Order: sequence, then C-alpha cells, then structure tokens
Amino acid sequence: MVRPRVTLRDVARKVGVHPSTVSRVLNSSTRSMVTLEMAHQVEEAAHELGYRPNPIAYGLKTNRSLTVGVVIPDLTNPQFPPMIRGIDDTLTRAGYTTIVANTDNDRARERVILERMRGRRVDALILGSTRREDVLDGDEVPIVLINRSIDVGGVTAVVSDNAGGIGQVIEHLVSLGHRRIAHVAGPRFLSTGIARYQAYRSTIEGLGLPVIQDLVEHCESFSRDEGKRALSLLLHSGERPTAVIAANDLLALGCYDALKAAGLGCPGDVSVTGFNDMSFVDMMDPPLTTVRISQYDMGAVAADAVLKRMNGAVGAPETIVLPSTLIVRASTAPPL
Amino acid sequence: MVRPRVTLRDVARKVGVHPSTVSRVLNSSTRSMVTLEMAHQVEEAAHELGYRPNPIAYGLKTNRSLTVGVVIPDLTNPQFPPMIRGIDDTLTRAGYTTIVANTDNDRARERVILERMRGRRVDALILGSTRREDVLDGDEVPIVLINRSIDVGGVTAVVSDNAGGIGQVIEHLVSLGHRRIAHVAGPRFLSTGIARYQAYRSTIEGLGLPVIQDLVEHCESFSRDEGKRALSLLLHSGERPTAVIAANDLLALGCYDALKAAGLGCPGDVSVTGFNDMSFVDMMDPPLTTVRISQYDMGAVAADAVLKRMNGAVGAPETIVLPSTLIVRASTAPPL
DNA sequence: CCCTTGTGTGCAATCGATTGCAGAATTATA
DNA sequence: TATAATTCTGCAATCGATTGCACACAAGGG
Repeated sequence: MVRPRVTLRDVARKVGVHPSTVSRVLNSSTRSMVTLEMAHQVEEAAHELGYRPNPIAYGLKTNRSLTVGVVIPDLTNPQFPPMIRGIDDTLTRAGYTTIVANTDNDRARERVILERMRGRRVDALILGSTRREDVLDGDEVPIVLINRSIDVGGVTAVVSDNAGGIGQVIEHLVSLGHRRIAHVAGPRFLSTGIARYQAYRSTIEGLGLPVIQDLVEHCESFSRDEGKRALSLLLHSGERPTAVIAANDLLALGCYDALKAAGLGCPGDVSVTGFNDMSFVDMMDPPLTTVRISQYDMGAVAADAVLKRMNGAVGAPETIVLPSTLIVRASTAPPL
Repeated sequence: MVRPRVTLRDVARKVGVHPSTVSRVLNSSTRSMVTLEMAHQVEEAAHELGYRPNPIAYGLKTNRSLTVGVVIPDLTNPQFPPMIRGIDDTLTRAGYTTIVANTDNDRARERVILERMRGRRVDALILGSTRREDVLDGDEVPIVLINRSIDVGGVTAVVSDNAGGIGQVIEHLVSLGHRRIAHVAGPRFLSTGIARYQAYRSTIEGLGLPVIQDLVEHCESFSRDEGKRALSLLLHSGERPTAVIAANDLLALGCYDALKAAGLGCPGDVSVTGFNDMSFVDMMDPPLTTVRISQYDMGAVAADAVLKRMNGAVGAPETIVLPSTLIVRASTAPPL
C-alpha cells in the first residue's frame, strides 16, 4: 500500500510532455503560456495520478517555505489560543502553514526560537512576545507584532484599545460611586502594561480624582501569583481601595486570591476588574467584569497584514488598534 | 543589512575544500570520515560565516521535513494547550517542528487537514481527533493517537485512565452517601465518551447500586451547551439524582448552567463532577471536583512514541495509559 | 514567396544539501 | 621495497520543482 510519490516528471511522462510544461499548467501565473487543450490533458493526468506538489522542492527553488512563525509567551495562557486560531485560519486560507513557539517569557529562549524560525526559513514572523525596548533587526522577513508593541523602530503592530478599555472601566467604577480606585499594573517593560497604567493615570486625573501613588502596584509578570502579591500589598498599606483595576484577567484572578486570603469579599468589600475577557471568566466566583477584545480578530488582522507584506506591499508600518468593550459582570458593585 | 544566505558551498570555498567535506563535518553521523584537523577548520569557518543549514534543501535530498503534524479538535478548548506544549517541547528538543491544526470536529475539514499535512510531507502524525470507527490507512508515516483511541486497527495510542478516574469519582460520591448518581455521558462515537460510560456502568453495578437508564443521557459533543441540555433533561425526568458525573469538565460546566436554570444549588441540591481538571476549574463557582490527568505528560509521551517510530523502532503498537487522580473540590458534598 | 512576429513547448541550469563511488595519499603487511 | 589495506577527500548524480532561453511552427505582412 506504499504508494510511490507522484512527481511532476510522472505526470509529464503520462501525458508525453516535458515536466516544465506540467509545471506551467499547474502554476496559475504561467498557465496562460500553455494551450487550453494541453492544460486540460495535464490537469486530468495530474488528478488521475493523484499528484501533489512537493512543497519542499518548491521551497528550495523559490526560496519560500510557505510558512509563518508565530511567537507567543505561552500557549496555555487562555488569551492566546483564540489569537492563534485567528492567525492560522487566515494563513491557512492563503496557503501558508503556521508554526507556533512559546518563549515562556524567557529572553534567551526567545532568541533561540527566533534563530530556529529563521533557520526554518519562515516567510514571515508574527511576534506576540516583544518587550518595549526590543529592537528588531528586520530586513530578513516581514514582521508584524501582535498584542504588544515596541517603543522604537517602525514595525506594524496590531493591538487592542488599551486606553479606551481602561477608560470605560474607570467610567463604570466611578458611576458606581467608587473614588479610591487602585491599579494592579502590568510589567512596565511591556507595552500593554505601560499603556494601561498610563490610561489609568490620565483618566483618573481627567476626572479630577486624586492620583495616589499608594494605590498602584506594578507587577513583574501577568500572572495570578503576581496579582495576589500586588493586591495583598495594596490592602496592607494606607487606606483600603474600594475597587481595583487589574491590568489583565490573570492578575484579576490573583486579586481574587488576595481578597480571599484577607477575608474580604468581592464585590462586597472590593470591586475587581480585569482585561481581555479570556474564556471562562464568566463562570468564576464572582463572574469577572472585564474588557473584551476580539483575540480572534486580532490574529486575523495580524495575519492579513503579514500576507500583504509577503505579497510585496511595502507601505509604511502602521499600528492597528482594535476596539475593546466593557463587559460588566458581578465582580463590580457600588462601594459600601 | 541584507546578508546573503551562507551555503555549504561558501564554507567549502573559504576552507578550500569540497562542499561534500563540509557536509560530512557538519553531519554527526559522517564526521568520523574526516580528519580532526579538517573538522576543526570547517567548523570554525562555518561559525565565522554564520552558516545555517537549509532545512529545505536537506529535506529535499533526504525526503524528511523534520516536521510532525498534530491534529486536534480545537485549540481554544483549554484541555489541549498543555498537551500541545508537552508535544512541542519534546519534539523541539529532538530537532523537530510541530504543526498544529484544528478540525472543529468536522470530518470533512479533518480530511482536508490530513491531506494538507501529508502534502506538507510531515514525518509523523499525532492525532487527537479520531472517532472510534475511524480506520487509518497508515503506512505512509508513523501515527500516534492521543487522548482518544480507535476501535480496530492497531495504532499506538496514549490515553488517560478513564476507568480508574470514573471509579475514583464514584467511590468518592458513594462515600459521601450518594446513591442516585446520574451520568452526563460523552459522545458514544468517541473512545473517551464510551470508556467513561462503560466505567460508570460497571462500577455502579460492581457496587451493587441499581443501574437506572433514566440516569444517563448521552451528549453529541463535549460542550457546555450539551452538558446543559443533558442535565436539564435528567432533572425533568423521573426522580432527581443527587449527584451527576459529567464525562468531562466542559459538560460539567454545562451542568452548572442547567442547575442554575432550574434554580438548584451545587453542591447543595446536586453534586457535580468533571473530568480533565482543565485550567481554572478550581476558580469556578463552585470549584469543580474532577479527575486530573497530566495533559502535558500525555503530549510528551505521545511525542516520545512518535520519535521512537521515526527512528525506526517498529515494535507492536501499544496503548499507553496515563494515571488519573481525583481532585476533590467544592462541587461535591453529601446529599441532603 | 520570403521574412517578421508571435505562440507554445522543450532544454538545461539551478536552488542547497546528501551520498555512492572513485581515486589519492597514507599506513600496514609481506 | 613492493604491494595491499586503509583513510580521507573530491566528483558528480540526485532530490522535485521553477524559469530563462532557444527553437519549431503557424500566421500575418510586404
């Protein structure tokens, strides 16, 4: 049952023509160079023999791998799978294959991964793992950033509306009557962390509320543990906040842990909000008020951007901002 | 800054030898054919020039892609990312690249995906999407099944201890005092669904409890919606069960929905258990009692099996069963 | 009727590696 | 010392496609 691989040569032999002719028929851009009748014959033979082009041979000749590398921190973070699906679905439709790798937030590992990806001759890269200070020695292949951006160096990026999201959250909390609103901030070395932090500050200021340094704690990572640590700290210093804005859902879940540990209720004693609306936060105890961004769309848009560039479009790099919407659930309530 | 790709030829030219010699140096299996001194020279030159072997050229010649295809139902199902990580981590270590594709439980899509994977010339396949009646026309490349197995046709599979897990669940419930234990079963066309169902029946019988047909409802898919539908049905027919064993966590969450809709409490009115211990079920309301299986290990073991076969080992196909352990949380309690 | 123009196909080189075979250089054996 | 055995390296074919170029043949123009 081991069917020998059918090559271009086999098809050519069957029709009685030269392999190059078969190649031309099967390649849409060169099909016009061939008689219609010839094309039909070849196509039929190819179909009969079950010919499948060998992408490896194609790649060697054309120096393209029809492969795109996607680098993210960690696939098991529920934020990423939808993004990957968005990327993969659109790339697949365009004939590309997606290769995903996890950095685990480890710089060394990231370097190795990028080296491997370039070694694999990916035709483009989608990076979801960059830090603000990263500098990308582009040139080699098109690069598009997703979710996170970098400070300098024009690279196309697809991000969510961090400022808008945080703005809506604060508006919501203030309308509930909160005035002492804390912020469990994300890492300062990540664009998402800093963007949400800055949005927090400027919105609070804009509303004329006092910006109190004691109400902010920066985390070293977007993790449940860090969220717990941060809020625990905030609870034990100065006057207790009535609400806390976590820079993402994972941190918010850590805040739940901190409140539980402190014997406080949510939203009874402290309201909590997240960011991302990752799956199942609607089933948590309590269901989390958070900001929804379409991770899937983010992936799809990033993939489109990358496709455009691979097809030769070389417009100026742009930052595409996807809308975010507030999802109110049960983790927020008026202060006591 | 566009550095021209360095080829074997370039390295050879630099050292003043033939490309084949360079190839032999850089290939561990042929390095012994070359003088130590020569080897050093070549290695140094390769390093200096920043030579990276071209896997595409390698693949064309050796007919290997150093690529393994992984097929799963849906990446956004939290059960799979850890599995993928387990697979990817071990395959990466062995120099292989993982390509993941989602079937969305669509047979037609699955066929297309497999066709694409073979087209891509994957060196092996890891399938997590098979139905019981599937028959695999193997031969082409090594295949290992993960999580789900098939009824006939010896194919190596890595699965969790379904029977043991369900046994522990029932033991736990019975020790709490439950006797009317319902089962929201998984699809009968999936090995996991049928295995857990059979374990449920035989364990119940073994304990001398009556097996009541009204206490079982089969689902068409492992989804929250189906779980809700199934338990709603069970609640409205005959005497209400005091506990329900869902065939997996997603179904269990659907059971939560059903109970909420019926105005019943968990575990107050009905205890609920799941299977898989997917991420964050410990933070649900209530935290879910479930069966933990190491998805990561499952992936790692499957990857090892595939590596072994790719390296020529052709032992009889085996079914590797990974242990499962009961995790008791707050969704189970003694009946009223 | 010859020459230009154009169209469709074949030829052969090429992409970057691997590998069987041959031959040169070295060492061992008689 | 001549010969056989053993290393080591080079040569060239090969994997399966793509593509610039040459060429054959048909149609059109002078």
